[in-house]
Amino acid sequence: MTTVRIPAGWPATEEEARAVQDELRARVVLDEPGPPPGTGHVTGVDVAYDDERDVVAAAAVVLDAATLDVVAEATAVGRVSFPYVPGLLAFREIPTVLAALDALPCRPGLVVCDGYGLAHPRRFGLASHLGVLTGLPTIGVAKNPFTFTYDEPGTPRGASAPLRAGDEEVGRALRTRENVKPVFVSLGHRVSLDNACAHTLALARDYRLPETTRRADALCRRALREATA
DNA sequence: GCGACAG
DNA sequence: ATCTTGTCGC
Repeated sequence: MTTVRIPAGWPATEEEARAVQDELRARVVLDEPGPPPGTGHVTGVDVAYDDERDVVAAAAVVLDAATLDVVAEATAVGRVSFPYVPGLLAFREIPTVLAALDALPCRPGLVVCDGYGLAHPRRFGLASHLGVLTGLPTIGVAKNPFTFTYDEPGTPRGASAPLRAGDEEVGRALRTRENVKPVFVSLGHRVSLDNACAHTLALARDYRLPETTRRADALCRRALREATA
């Protein structure tokens, strides 16, 4: 477990944070296919909070993409770096997530974020932001449609429907379990949408949510408990 | 102007 | 995100 400080120059206001997003957005790469599903490493990242004690814990869990076995994991704890503001989630999560990724003993491969990438008010969500800062291929898999709209995908596992912001397609509602609420996949950095959905489906072999986010969620909660106890 | 809104 | 037990169902 590593301890994190809030980076110097980290935005202090919503206005500054939005300016950072507008600045970094130009660096997102959307025209690469990304790593082939089912090979190499896939890493889940997630964060848990204790706002009372001003503590945040992040986890990064590396899985073997073929077997979904855990290959490596790391955690980091720090101070809360930003309040929760819809559209500015990344500023709350990123410093600690970066520290957890840095603490990994191996390359993370594709990084799966708990939230959005392109599907964002300024098209620069958590997955986009993390991708630009690390250069790693990233995707976002969210549990809720945020402000976006979608038509209900077909019943079977693997069915999908566009996730839209008005006329613009910003991601996909992807059914990972038959007859169960879909997850919401969007592009992060250096991965195609088809590939992002294929990865998500492969990772959601046993549950609605990808194994990456389930493992990272469990680990960051444990890290928060231990840091807080 | 008001409310809704990833985690 | 977080507060929170048991319980219904495969």
